[in-house]
Amino acid sequence: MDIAKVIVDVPVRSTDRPFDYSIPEDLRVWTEVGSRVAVPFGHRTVQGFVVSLEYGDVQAVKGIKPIQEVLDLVPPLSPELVELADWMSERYACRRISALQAMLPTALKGKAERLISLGEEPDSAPQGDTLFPDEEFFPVFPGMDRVERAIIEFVRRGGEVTMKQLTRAFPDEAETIKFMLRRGNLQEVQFIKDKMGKKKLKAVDLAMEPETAREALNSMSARSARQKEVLSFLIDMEAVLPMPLKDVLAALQVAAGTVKGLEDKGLIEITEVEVYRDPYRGRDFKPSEPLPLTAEQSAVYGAVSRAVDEQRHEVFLLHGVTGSGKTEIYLQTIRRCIDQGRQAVVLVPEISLTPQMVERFKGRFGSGVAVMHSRLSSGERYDEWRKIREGKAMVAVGARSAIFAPFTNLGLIIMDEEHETSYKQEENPRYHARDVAVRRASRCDAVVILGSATPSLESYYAARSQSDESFAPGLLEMPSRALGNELPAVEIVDMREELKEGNRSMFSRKLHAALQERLDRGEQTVLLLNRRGFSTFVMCRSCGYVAGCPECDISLTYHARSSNLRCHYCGHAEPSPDTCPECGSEHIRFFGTGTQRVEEELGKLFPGMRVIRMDVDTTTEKGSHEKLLGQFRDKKADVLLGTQMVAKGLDFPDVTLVGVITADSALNLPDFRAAEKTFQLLTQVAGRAGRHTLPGEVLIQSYTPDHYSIIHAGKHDYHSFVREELKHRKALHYPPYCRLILVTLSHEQMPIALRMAENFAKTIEGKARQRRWFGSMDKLTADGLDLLGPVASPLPRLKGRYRFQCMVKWRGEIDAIGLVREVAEELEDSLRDPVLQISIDVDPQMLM
DNA sequence: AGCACGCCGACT
DNA sequence: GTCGGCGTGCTC
Repeated sequence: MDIAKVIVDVPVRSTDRPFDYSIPEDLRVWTEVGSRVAVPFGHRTVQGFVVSLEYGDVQAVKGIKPIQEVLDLVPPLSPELVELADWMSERYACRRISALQAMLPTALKGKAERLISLGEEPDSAPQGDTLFPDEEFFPVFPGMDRVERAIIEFVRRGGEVTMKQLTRAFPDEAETIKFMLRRGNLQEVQFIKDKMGKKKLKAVDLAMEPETAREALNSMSARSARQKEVLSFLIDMEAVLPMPLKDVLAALQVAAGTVKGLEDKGLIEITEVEVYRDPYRGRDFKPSEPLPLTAEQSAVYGAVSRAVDEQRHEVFLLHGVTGSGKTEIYLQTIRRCIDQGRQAVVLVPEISLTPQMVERFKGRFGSGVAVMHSRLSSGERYDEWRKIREGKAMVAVGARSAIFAPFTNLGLIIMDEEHETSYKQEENPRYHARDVAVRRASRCDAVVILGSATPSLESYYAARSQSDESFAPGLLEMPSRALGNELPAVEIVDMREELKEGNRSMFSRKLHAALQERLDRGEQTVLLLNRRGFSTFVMCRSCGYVAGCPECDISLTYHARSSNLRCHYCGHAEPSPDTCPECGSEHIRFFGTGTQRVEEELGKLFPGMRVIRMDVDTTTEKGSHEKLLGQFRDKKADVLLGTQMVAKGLDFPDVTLVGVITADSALNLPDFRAAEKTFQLLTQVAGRAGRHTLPGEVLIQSYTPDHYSIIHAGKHDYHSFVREELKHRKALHYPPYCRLILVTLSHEQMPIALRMAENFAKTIEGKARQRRWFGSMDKLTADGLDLLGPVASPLPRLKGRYRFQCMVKWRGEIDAIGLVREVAEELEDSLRDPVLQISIDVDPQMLM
């Protein structure tokens, strides 16, 4: 192993390949595949990752340089993760370094630090300069002027200083500094500095065997009585050494100097040990025992645990209604997995990573659980991550990025709420944790469980058809609740009728009455305002008509400036109507209500009602989400009003009414998944009511009460919804019947952005035709590729850049991702304008 | 990303 | 005739 191949931290295409480095003798044992290293690159030092080690002739590589430093004692990545990063860079068309960095906590994203220090060796001074050995200190040469001496003194005082500090102290002496650097009086040192240090703690340990220490104790003079006390205490506590210094001081009420005295005598050792900042330290977790399983649960558990026992890669899609007891199955399967010495990753959506959730896992598995939480400080997150890397945790619970938990013997990956969009990263690398999970598990012979009450159509379709090229999960169904109680009754309120009867308020009479009733009975209500995104659509309040695209079957977006309606997929545009084309009513206008307005309205209609509003405005502060929910739990409010965040994973015993103010808003987003999103949200929120002894009631207000997503959600009927939704997807060639790649091109200058987008589209089409891929989407069995756009992005101008997008639809065995990548790179090369940015989103979730 | 190498305007 | 503008090309 003479050559290390290193991916360097320079995220541009021309450096997106391994560079060769020689390995100095003393670094050889530390250099492994997955090591993070500092390497000289060009004229500076950068961070990099060793991706392979090879035997080879070092001399043969021209200009080869040695690795400068290995940055961690334990490599932060395993060969398995390095290989996974490679796969990610192809699959998501991202730089290899971006994929590698995505796997690490931010604390390890080191950046080069450059410092000026004194020249090291006297003999590094140029020949001819005579050095007086009795000079006060090196490197002052005879003949140095006052300024040079002052600079030397300045650097010597500081030990190491930044160039900035130096030039600020000597603003007019840049020339002198440059000269001194050249002559070797000063030198530049470059190294990689981590963003976060490790927390150190002073700990006390015996420097010898306890028996020897006891002898030493007996021979100590009575004058050092306090020291003897300390030593005897340490001998007694031998079993728990090393022990934190501050604990010793506190237990014996001695001064630090006393303990230090023992160290000076060589009887004890004071060492710095790294400590883990356990964010849940000091909290007691009630140990929990496995619960007996219902017949349904047992059947599911049997299937998954068999695969776990056989250490065979398999993917399961666990479709279980809200309250069917999926978590208990997760817990028992994890137990099975760690009993075999293999580790488990549990992925949950960020929003449901609440203290209660963590408690369940900590209660069952104790300190062997590492929690990766976005609200942890970067230091805390780093500590949790190290617990995994160093084998001190067997279970990792966390959001999306926990899929990269650095376990070495992974046996099980669980993804709860599998349908959640938060599993897709919206920045580079735009990976989907589900796909990464499946890929990682297949390499580790690990089991994957995807759990949801409302599985995504992609997963469900893959499970049903058993033919998807990427994965084909086994389908496991749990149609009943574990405690045997019924799902709550759902009533759909037709808001068109309300308008017809003269009620122009946002609350139907039914919801109004129901709210009043809860208020009188002292029960609680959750109100969901289903508003997402910024898009405005045009809807008729009389008949529920929504302006949609004739080609794409998605809502048209209202553009105030031009007062027309546009489709974000294909670019279709038409003037905004003044009267409803269906019924002629004038009650047609763009739509969207904010939580604030609902809150005001509630205040007017129900004076004295206590409302907690939860939306992006009130939950930006750290911990505010938990705080608001805590207040609601403590019954400090009658109504919890919010956007989707109130729908997920909440469990309040006194909530007996759930009201959805406008079921339609998500339905009319310009997104082909709008119906799916609406169904999922309504099903989730309906599951919030009546989870305990009090029966629940759900009221859904809608202007389109006949829409299949609303009807089926009202009946808790997932299968009927899917059947209908799949028909639509098939007819219009949307996923899961094809896959998408969203390409966004942006430039400061509008004409260039547009021209490049057109150029891109034309080139893709040309190449696809050459390869006989183009335009065969209609034949469902065939491979094919189709291209939509370019059109202006939903955010047509962002950060001073004009944005246009193209949508590639494709199916089958063709390498569409490779093609898109190829064309994007060609375009970047031909224009050679760094101001042109091309972003590639494979399997996009957010189409707005 | 940085940073040096290299070919054309405003200064001593 | 020189200092310096930032175009372009490379980094093991």
